[in-house]
Amino acid sequence: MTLRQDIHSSGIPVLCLPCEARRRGVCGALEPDDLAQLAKTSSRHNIEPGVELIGDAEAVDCYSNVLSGVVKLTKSLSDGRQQIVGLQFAPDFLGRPFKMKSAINAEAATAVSLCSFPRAAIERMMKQSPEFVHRLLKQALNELDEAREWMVTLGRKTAPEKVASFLLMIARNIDSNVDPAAMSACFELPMTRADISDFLGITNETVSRQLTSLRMDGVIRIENNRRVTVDSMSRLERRCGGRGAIAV
Amino acid sequence: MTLRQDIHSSGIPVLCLPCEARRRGVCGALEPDDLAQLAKTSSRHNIEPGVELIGDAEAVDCYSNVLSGVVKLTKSLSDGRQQIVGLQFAPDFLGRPFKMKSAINAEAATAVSLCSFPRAAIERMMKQSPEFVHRLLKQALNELDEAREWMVTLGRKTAPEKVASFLLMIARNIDSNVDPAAMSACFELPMTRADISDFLGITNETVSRQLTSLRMDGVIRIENNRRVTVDSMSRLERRCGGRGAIAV
DNA sequence: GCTGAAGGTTGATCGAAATCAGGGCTTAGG
DNA sequence: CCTAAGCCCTGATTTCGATCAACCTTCAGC
Repeated sequence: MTLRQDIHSSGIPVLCLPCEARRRGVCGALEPDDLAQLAKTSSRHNIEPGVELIGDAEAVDCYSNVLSGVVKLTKSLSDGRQQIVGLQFAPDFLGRPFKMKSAINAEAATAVSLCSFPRAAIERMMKQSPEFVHRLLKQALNELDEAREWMVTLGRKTAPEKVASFLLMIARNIDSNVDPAAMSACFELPMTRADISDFLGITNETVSRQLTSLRMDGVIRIENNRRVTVDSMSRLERRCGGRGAIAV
Repeated sequence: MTLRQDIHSSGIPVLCLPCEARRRGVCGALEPDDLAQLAKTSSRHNIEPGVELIGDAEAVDCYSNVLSGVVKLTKSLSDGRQQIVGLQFAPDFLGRPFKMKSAINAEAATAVSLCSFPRAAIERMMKQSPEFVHRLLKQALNELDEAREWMVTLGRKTAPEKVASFLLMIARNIDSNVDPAAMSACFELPMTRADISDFLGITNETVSRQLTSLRMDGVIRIENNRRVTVDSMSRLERRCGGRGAIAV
């Protein structure tokens, strides 16, 4: 059992060594012992685009770290109208503590890889590691900030501003050739026009028209319907409506 | 010092005895000793409607329990467009851990009474009481659920549905003559038409028209512009669009 | 009393985005 | 090869809610 030996000698499970969740995600809160304990219960999954996660047999009663790809969280009205209420990128933590049935659906927007844990293992960890709960709180508050940011977009921005804001958000979240304050960016849209419209509360026709408009004006270039190049981020930012929120 | 004696004999500070925050809010997580320690740093404030809380001198660097009234959380775009991104009722906890400057403004929508704590006291309590952090996490997740619920309303509901949904939300949150599954309800609107429009992402004219429409159809009655009576909650619910979200 | 401001309602008009409809491109499968 | 299904784009038309405007009520201050 040289593997086990290695695990114990390094203190950190080998699987976790290169993991983003350990560096920037919730696992970063754990001591090597706790991490080892949690890692024993973990399992990796690769999910195809379009597959439901919550409600799906293999993922029920699980919490997961998103290791790569994009997961969309959606809510629906009974007549079929749908709204995407969140996007999770690596190394976000997926799952809703304290609640058996969340009224939210999760679906892989792109190909996604997950590191999943049984519900019980996470709940045990919440009991034994205050630092872990602390980290969950931080993530929840970040998601809350993001949700509120999008409420402004949904409620008060025009269609052109919504689409520009969406592109900006994606550029900043997805691994792309962007250093934070870069001039330009190039990335793959993680979702279809229909998904984008469900995210922005508009129709896919309108998304299409606004993308065309941005392309015509030279703000972006699009290849293969998915690959977007932004030459000047500041030009894109100027299309997002009032420059962010104003703190008092 | 009979007062101090009383405090120590009961274990719970007298001020906290009748407090909703101790029963249902974050203080409910605290042991008597911790509660006493926190209570020593607390101060009560009564705030007039329309007063800014965050950014206001007396409230800066504070966390507060909302004891009564309604606080609105808003975000603004630089051109003046505004969106209300949350409403806090008693006994919600007000304040943003881990962040000095939140890009959110808080304002008393009605007369509000607060129980405020210095930032340092709350942060100390977060270090020494895991149960307290646990409770903060629960509240954050509840707020996240509410925010996402409203994203559906903002993005996918029509103006009539938005107004009906708003009334339903208020009826369920404000102390009113409503038992949870009551047939009817009667309550005071905690905000102006302009505020409601900022909450729903529509104009105040549209809010006014929809309220009139609901009144004409006999779904609600309105006195003094503020006092609303709903005779049949189920009729109101039917006006809210698709009946809530569908879990998988 | 008068005056002005703030909040609310209502009507007329306009415009942004939804809806309806058609067509192109790519991909999978027979 | 052809066909069908997805996904995307674009044009024509319609519609919902914004905008513009007028007016009412209440209330505070002179």
